[in-house]
Amino acid sequence: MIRQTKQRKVLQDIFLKENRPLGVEEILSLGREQVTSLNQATVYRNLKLMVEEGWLERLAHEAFGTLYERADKEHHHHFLCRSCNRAFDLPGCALDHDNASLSGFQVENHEIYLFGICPSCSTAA
Amino acid sequence: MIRQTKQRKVLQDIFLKENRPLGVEEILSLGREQVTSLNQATVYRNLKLMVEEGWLERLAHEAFGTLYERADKEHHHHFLCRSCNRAFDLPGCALDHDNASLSGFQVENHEIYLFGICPSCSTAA
DNA sequence: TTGCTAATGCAAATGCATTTGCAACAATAA
DNA sequence: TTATTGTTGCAAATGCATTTGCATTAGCAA
Repeated sequence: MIRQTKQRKVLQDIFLKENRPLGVEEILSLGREQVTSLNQATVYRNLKLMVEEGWLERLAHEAFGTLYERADKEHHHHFLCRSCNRAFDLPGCALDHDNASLSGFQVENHEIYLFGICPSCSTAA
Repeated sequence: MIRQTKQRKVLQDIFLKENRPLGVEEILSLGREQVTSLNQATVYRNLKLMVEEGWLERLAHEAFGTLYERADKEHHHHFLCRSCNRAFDLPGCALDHDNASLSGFQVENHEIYLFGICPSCSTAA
C-alpha cells in the first residue's frame, strides 16, 4: 500500500506550483527548501513512481537533460532558455501539418523544441 | 599534419552515400564492410574530428541516441522510424512561425522531430 | 626507401545519470 | 500503542556511451 510521505507531498506540490518541466537537480533543490534532508535517491524513486502511475511524463533533450512534467496537459511543445537553462511550455501546436511529412512517411507523433531567451532573462538583460 | 587513412576515407564515403543521420553502431557496421578491422575508438575519434572541422554535425534524441550527419545541408528536420530505428532527413521546414512563439519569448532556433513508420518499413509490412 | 609521427586497434579507464542494498525511520491498520 | 512494512538517506554499485594509454601500424615528406 502506498504511503503519503512528506517527501512525496513536497514533490507533488512542486510540480503543481512550478508549471513547467523540471529536472532532477532543480526538483531536488526546490524540495530541500521544504524537507532539508531530501535525498536524490528519493527524488529518483518518486519520479519513477509518478511516471509509472501516469501522473508525470518524462521528456529529454540533449541540451537540457531529462525533465519531468505533469501528464495532465494538452498537446503542447517546449521552449528552452539558453540563458537560465529552464524549460517552458508553449501551449498549442505550431506544426504546419500540411508541410510536415514527406510522401511515404507515416507520421504518428512529433516534438517541437524552440530555443532562445525567455521573458525573464530578456527583461533582466 | 592530417593523414588520409583508409578508415577515414571509408567514414566519409559512408556519410556521402547514406544520405541520412547515422549512429555510431551503424557507422561501425557499415564501415566494417570496407575495413574489417575498423575499431569503435577509431570511429569515435574520427567523428569528433569531423565535427570539429565542421564537416559533420551532431544530433541527439533520447529515443535514438547520438547521430551524426553532414553539415552541408540546408535547414531541415528529422523523421525517426520506430520500426527500423533509422533517422531520415525531411527537407524544408514545417514550423508554423506565426504560431510558434509566445509573447516575450525570443526564439533563436528550433528543432522538429516526426516519429512514425518510414516508407520501406510500411511497404515491408 | 627511409624516418618521423599521426592514426589505429585493443582493452582498460572515465564520467555521469540512475539504481540499489541496507539499516534506520515513519506512515497506517488494527 | 503497537506491529507491520513501505520509505528514506547514504553510499556503493550499475550501465553505458565515450575517452584514453600504449604498443603497433602505416601515411607521407624528403
